[in-house]
Amino acid sequence: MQVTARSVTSTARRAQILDATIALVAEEGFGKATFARIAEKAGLSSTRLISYHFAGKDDLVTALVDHVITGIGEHVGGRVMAETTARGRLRAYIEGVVTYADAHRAPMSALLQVAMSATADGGTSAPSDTSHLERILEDGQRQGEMRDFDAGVMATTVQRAVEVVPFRLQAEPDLDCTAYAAELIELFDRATRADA
Amino acid sequence: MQVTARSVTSTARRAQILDATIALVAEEGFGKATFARIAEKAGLSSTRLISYHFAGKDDLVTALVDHVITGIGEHVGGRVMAETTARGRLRAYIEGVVTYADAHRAPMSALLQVAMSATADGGTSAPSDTSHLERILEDGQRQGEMRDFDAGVMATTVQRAVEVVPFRLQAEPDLDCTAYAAELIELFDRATRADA
Amino acid sequence: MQVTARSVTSTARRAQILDATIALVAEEGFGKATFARIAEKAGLSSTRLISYHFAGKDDLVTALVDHVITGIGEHVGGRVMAETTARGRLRAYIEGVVTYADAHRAPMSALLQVAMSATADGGTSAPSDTSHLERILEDGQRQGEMRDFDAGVMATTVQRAVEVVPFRLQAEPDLDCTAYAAELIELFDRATRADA
Amino acid sequence: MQVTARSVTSTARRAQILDATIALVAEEGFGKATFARIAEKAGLSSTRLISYHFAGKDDLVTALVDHVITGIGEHVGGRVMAETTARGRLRAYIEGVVTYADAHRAPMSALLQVAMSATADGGTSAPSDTSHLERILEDGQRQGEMRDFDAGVMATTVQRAVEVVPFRLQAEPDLDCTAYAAELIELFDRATRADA
DNA sequence: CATGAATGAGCGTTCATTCAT
DNA sequence: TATGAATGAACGCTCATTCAT
Repeated sequence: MQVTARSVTSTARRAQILDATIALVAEEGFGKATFARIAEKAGLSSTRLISYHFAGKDDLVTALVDHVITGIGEHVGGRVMAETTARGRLRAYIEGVVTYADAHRAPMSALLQVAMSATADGGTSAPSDTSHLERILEDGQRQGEMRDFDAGVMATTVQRAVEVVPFRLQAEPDLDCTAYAAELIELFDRATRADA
Repeated sequence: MQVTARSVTSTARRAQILDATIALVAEEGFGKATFARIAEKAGLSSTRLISYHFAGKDDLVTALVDHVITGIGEHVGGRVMAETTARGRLRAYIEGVVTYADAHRAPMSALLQVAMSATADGGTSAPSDTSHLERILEDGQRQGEMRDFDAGVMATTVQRAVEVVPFRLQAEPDLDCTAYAAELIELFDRATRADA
Repeated sequence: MQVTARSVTSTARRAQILDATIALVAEEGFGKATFARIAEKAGLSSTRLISYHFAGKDDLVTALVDHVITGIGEHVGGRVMAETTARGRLRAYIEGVVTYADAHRAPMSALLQVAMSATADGGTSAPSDTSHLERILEDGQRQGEMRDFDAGVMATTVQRAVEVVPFRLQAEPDLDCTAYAAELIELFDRATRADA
Repeated sequence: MQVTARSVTSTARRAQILDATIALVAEEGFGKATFARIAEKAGLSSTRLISYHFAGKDDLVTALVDHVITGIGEHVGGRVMAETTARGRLRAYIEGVVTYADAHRAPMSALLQVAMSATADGGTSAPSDTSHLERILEDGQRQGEMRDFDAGVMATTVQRAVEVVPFRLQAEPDLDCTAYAAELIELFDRATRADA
């Protein structure tokens, strides 16, 4: 069992700062997420409070990413594992990520903007981890449910397809995500399933 | 018809600055593309020359985007129009963009990094224009070559699928783009074609 | 007579903080000796404990200086007083300080770095107290053991000569301090003694 | 022949900034020599001008050290070389440095404060270069003018003796440097000369 | 006696841009 | 057409210190 080394107050302050950062990044982009603006958004007296609770900007960003990814994992992981077939798992993954993006717009948007900015700054492309998706697809191929394709290419394409949803939601807040997910599910089912 | 008032010297200088910017963004990311670094890369004595030839950073970025998109359009447009069927045009589009990304890595990488940074800074998502793809897909549906799907979702998914190639090339410079294109072509042909 | 109101626990804590500060200054310089680093070195949970036991940074530094100077005084004072001639006392002083610097490297180094930083920050030169040395030299002149020279200049020069040892020890940890002291003793004996 | 790569204006501005820095360090210590204060002292509109003309604080400090050391070298070097004996050269060196410290108080004081602060910050002792002094002393020993002593110890002691003058001048602006130099000359002549 | 939390001022540095030739 | 010089705002971060418990 894990024992938290952080006090209650500290945890609350960190959450407050994290929430403000997520909201800010989602609304105005990562480029505008300076300590000054975060402090303002969170209602802090000075930026010093951020430096106090996080080792630096990198630490804050890392915490943000961890926080959001944990949330997604909890939402999507269960749904995927509840399925017994590879085609079912792929369907559950797509539906899970899209509905999460719909229900938690700010965190999802923030996560992707942070990932993009990391790519832009360092020059090193930091694409999303697709190993879990590849495993599902390779399982499907082994079980004969899915045809023979390059699992890496397919996984990347699926991931890119679901990751675009937050950006479309920003432009079209009333986007029907249920329908969007259904379209993607049909698309990738046809693209992956074994010939009859 | 509009005649540009730009002299030969000016045009050459603009091209020199643009090329340096493209190379810099492709190599080190948009975040590192400051006027100082661009001037250094282009061998200019001071950043003043950039401000002189471009109205500002926005203007420089806009010029970069226009320049690269024009190049892509020339490469891809012809190939697409040479095809007579919608399925053929979709295939030509995918193959065209992927081979362009392979043959012109720096401009393509720069373009996408700029697009990403614009999204990150302004908060306004600026997704790629997919209207041309949508038109191809809707044609295919009208002609009965393609099944009934949401053309917007499909177009976005195709576009996202091809746009990832520059990032994968950065991580894997020896990536087999011909095979990658073939995988995507098969993927989206299955996803879009009408049932037999 | 003044009785200190400090408890045993408080005294121990002060010593712990002082020792950590001395070690830190000796190893990394006064500039790196921030409250945060001292707390880390001493194994304290927060910097608050330092502020609690010392009125402020000035007080901490003053305590450090007093502590080290007392130690030197105990080491050197006895040796000097054991001598009966001025020449003997000068010899004992030089040997005492140099051997102390050799045996107690951290405190001696810390003391001098603190003195230097005080000079650098305030602009007020705070040279070491040389009145004890001057008294020895003037005694020697009165007794005819030493020639006629400016006792202030000579005292300052002796003091500067012995104070450099900690810095040379930092660069050359294997420096032969016994030989170094012998060289200085011969040097200043020749410089001060009365002509035969 | 050396061609200066710096423009007249730039050289003048650098000198202006350097002079202000020297004065500031001499008067208030290196710790107070922030960009803000230097800009104020030099009458600059913003600290940005300092960053513009110097690559950073390190560069500014390096330029200061080079500038002052060059000045000392010009003053002392000629006097030393004009002497033909080792004893004469040692005398000229001591007299040269002390009179320079008297005539150019601010630069000399600034130089030493900078050296001290470098020691304090990095923990690495950066003692003055004494190789030139050692060479004079070893020459004297070879020629039989000087007795057998450790040239390194003697050189360090001489250097420390002359370097203290700026600090004493700060406490005692009316100090008689001519007399001070004469005392040191007699002191080190006795300490070094061969027995009759 | 001890401590986590909070604070505002200040640091060097970077930025795109404008001024004056 | 070109250029060196200059600019002020903003950046993340560190500092010794104080508050409340």
